Amino acid sequence: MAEKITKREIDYSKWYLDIIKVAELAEHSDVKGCMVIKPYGFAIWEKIKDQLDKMFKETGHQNAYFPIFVPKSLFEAEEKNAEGFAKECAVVTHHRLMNDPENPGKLMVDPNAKLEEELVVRPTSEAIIWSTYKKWIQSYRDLPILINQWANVVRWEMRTRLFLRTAEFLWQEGHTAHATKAEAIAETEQMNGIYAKFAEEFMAMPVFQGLKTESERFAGADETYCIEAMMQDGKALQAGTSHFLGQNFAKAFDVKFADKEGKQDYVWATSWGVSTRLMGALIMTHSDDLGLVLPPALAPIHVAIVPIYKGDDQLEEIKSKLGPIISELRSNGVAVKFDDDDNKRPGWKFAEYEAKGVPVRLAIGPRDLENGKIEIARRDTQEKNVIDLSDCVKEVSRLLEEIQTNLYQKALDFREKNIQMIDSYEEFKSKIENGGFFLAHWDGTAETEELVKKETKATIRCIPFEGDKEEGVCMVTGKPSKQRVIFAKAY
RNA sequence: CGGGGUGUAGCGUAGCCCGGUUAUCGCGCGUCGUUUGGGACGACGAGGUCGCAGGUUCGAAUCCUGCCACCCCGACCA
Repeated sequence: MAEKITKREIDYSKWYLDIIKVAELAEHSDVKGCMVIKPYGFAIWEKIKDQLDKMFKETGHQNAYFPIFVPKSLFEAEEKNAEGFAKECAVVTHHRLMNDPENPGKLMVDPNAKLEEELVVRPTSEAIIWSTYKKWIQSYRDLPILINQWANVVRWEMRTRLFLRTAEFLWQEGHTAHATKAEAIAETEQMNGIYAKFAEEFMAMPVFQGLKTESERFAGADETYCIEAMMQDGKALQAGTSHFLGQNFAKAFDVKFADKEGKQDYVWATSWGVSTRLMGALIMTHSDDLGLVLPPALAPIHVAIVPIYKGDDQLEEIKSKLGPIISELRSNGVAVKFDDDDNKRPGWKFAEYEAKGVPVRLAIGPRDLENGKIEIARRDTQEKNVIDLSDCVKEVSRLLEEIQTNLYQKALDFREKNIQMIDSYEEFKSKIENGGFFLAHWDGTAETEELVKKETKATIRCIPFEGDKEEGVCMVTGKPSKQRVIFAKAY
């Protein structure tokens, strides 16, 4: 074993970092809290991005791009938003460096190049976008505006973890403008639904959809919708959010429109985003102690083919046998990697593709050639079979589908096993230590929420849409509650 | 921001307490050969401002001072 992976049960956090390392997804950069996303990791992100982008476009959105810098005066316009993000903003104050007269060969900030107005490196783009929308919107005929951007943002976090929370991260942020409240709410819900669909169908990751409580809400939003997923250690990960922003930004940036009657009104807004954090979710949902496990829908390589041969003659024979099969697979949309790198031996390749989570592996050597067979192995269950070469294409397609379904089912079963209804706060306090989701009644107050957080470190992940809406009494205060909410410790 | 840790070749490390030839070992890298069904082996070879800056000393990776960077734990976290 060239590279060891710490077992999950020994140190989950170390395991997570080891997976990222052995699968070559990312590494720490020389900048605190920032990461380098390596080609294989980025290939997965591109798959995520391409699929989401398609889904956004199918629902009428267009991509655009807004600047990374936000003048401070714009940034502070929406008070709550500004306040919420102020503590973690990188700020540009100068625009030039100069040679340091005291230290030859060194540079210093040119004191004469101080900016008149500081520029905030966007932690999110509502401000710059709404200041732009003001110019674009005069009439109801200009609405709705349905725009998304793929961008990087910076949040100067105290404590970072690869993919889950980095100082700079990649994401998409949708920013829409509507004539009516109902339409904006429908948009918010639609996009949260798209996130849920993407999580479940492509990431094979079950999620709960719901609303955030007021204290967990996005700064500047009237309502925050979210998808919440359970990781293998029983902790919750907020995987995506969709915000109904009301008229807060329209008021802050004075964006009004004339309706059909010629009456002026403020525009209704939404914003919604998912980030490279999804990579973390993907890793922690499916991977095992051997490495990454990827759902076929997002795997950059679906099938790795490892030829086993002595000498060029055998390799040529394998190539000519597999040529048509590879072409057929590819024309079926299967991403095939035929690995005839002579510098690596088969055993090395097996381990490598396992670590990288490639869903299906084919191996073929002289023994198989003689019998017209090929070995097929699936990553999720580690099963290996020898099948007829003629069944190969069919079997690969079948397996890819089965793996996708199986991964989802496995994750769903895990979640079911680790979620429970609970009515006693005492019981909750002891059980929450081991992770898992808890459906409990809550009196709806921020005070109770805060108390639970203080005493157990668990938070209300969301007020879920699904499930019974039976009334009850708060597990902490005994006051009335309209429905159960999800408590969990979160990333 | 508090606590802890680390910094020596691309990576991981030994040496540091107790200063002294040419800075240790493994992986990786290069050449050649043998290999190839679960992370091959041999031979030869290349690769170092010992984080940075001062200081002490005949002599510093090692001792002292200052600085920087990153990691881990905590607080914080839409």
